[in-house]
Amino acid sequence: MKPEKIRDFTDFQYNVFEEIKKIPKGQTISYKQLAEKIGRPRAYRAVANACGKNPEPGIIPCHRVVRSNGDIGGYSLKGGVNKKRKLLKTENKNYLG
DNA sequence: ACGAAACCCTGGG
DNA sequence: CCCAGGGTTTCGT
Repeated sequence: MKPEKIRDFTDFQYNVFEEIKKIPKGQTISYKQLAEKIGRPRAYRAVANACGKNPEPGIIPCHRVVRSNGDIGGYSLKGGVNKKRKLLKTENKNYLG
């Protein structure tokens, strides 16, 4: 059956979003790094999904989350990776795009 | 460098 | 209850 939904997202996602929101401006981390932060180093997949769900767009800077290699990865929100690159460039000029 | 498999979570039928 | 997907990651060749 479906898991108990706290709000629009589960406990797992809640932790993910909290960590993402804690990401300092101009700073980017990988999905795996974030997964480790929430205590699920093997849940890098779910982390990416959580961002994809993004229950609160604009509040969750999922664009700050990139691949382990530092690559942009992707972007589910409007604008696509194009918007994501722009945001990363704006926040972190040192970002390699 | 490229290709394929793995692992964890969520949503729909 | 069962199946499939996803913005990744890692190993093997």
